[in-house]
Amino acid sequence: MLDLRWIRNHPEELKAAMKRRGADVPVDELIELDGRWREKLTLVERLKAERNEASEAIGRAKREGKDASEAIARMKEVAAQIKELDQEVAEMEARIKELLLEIPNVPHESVPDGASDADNVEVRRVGEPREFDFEPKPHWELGVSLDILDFERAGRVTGARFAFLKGLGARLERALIQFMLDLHTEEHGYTELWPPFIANADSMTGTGQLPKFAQDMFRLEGTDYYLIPTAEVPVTNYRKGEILDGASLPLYYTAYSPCFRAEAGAHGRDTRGLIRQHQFDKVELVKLVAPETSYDELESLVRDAESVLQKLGLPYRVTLLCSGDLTFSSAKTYDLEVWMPSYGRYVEISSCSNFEDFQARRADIRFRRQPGAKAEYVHTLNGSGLAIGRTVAAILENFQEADGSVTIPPVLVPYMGGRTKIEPPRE
RNA sequence: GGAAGGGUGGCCGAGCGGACGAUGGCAGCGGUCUUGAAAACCGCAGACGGUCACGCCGUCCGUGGGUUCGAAUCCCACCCCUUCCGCCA
Repeated sequence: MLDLRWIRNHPEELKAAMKRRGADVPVDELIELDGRWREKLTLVERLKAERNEASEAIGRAKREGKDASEAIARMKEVAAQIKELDQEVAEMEARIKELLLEIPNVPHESVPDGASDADNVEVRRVGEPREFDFEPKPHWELGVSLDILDFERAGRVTGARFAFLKGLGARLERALIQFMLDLHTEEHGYTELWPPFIANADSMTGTGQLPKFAQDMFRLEGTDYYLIPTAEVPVTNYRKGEILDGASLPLYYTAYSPCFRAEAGAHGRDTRGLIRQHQFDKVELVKLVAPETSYDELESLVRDAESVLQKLGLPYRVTLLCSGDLTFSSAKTYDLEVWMPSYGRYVEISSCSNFEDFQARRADIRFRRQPGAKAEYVHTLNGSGLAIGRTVAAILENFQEADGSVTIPPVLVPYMGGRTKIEPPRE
């Protein structure tokens, strides 16, 4: 959510920003409504001041045993007027809030112009995609032949876009979760949280999934609870409604969670394999920081996520998203893309964003620089560190051998009970 | 699921129709004292919004309604927390 006062004073800047995003936002309606709201507000407030004064006089008169029935009768009318105006003001405020909640964040000045992912800017490449001297298999074929992935039975048990992991496949998933959490907590200074995997509508609004993206989530029938689409939701909202001690910043949190996404509108895309599932695992990184540090914190967040790929030995690149490809809440986003042989290209495996005060204003997370200082909104950031399912896919594909086996990256060997390879079952 | 109790400012905790934005304590800020600090004492201090205004006004005592000239205080509904019972991993 943007600051209404900023919008009031910078309507043209807002329009330009929305144009950069390709977002259609009723700025003029908002400005006009804001003007009428303030007029009406001033009016009711004047009446309320009158009422307060009169009520005090009535109280005084009664204590002195005087008759106040005339004033009471007059105030009864004022009260009726106030009630009516209050309702009008409340309706206007609700509409303003509604509009504000649907306006996306303003892209940072360092974000390049562009309409779609085709305009994203590659920042750097790390590692070389391997040259295979045999025909590499896609992970969905490898996984099935290794008997560690089972899409068919998952289709029967649940439906499309679900998978069973089996044997060393399940073990690999678990190993990756453990490895990433250990890395971020022990080497990067993040505090581990194990969050609720269900969050309420207020939290979903706090991070920006609601009100606009309800159709992307699974809602629990008859409740305002949703399966989380990412640990970003519970972890960012962890400090919701608080005024933090400035000395405690920056706060770094990491959390594992399964993620649930309805994938509405993705029919036909990435239908095979682990790339686009309704349920996947992810280790998430979240930061709450002082505003002036947030862009430095974004760079170090990207490095923390990258280090996972480096330690695993997976080739990847970093891209800077253009204005038209930014998600709703983000002011600036870097994507990490891992090399996926079956796709013959780099595939997103992490998205690292600075939301500035956009989420903090929605979730009401503030801090004081000094005791007694004015409360200010923190800046929030988050990034995947990493998406586990896609990491499994990348490991299977990039580290496959001609005999159909897969070599386990050395850093994972201790987490795999000392195993160095996943081999095809006999016969 | 049943019963009881409770949600008040950064924290703890009083208040239970009018003088309450709210006693008191802790933490905070300024000062007196002190070589310095501590202690003691004095004073200042909430959040949000409106307005050109460090002034003025309004709102805020879990949330939403209601009663009243006037609600933290009374009524209704809901949410959350605690304890006990039941059930369960």
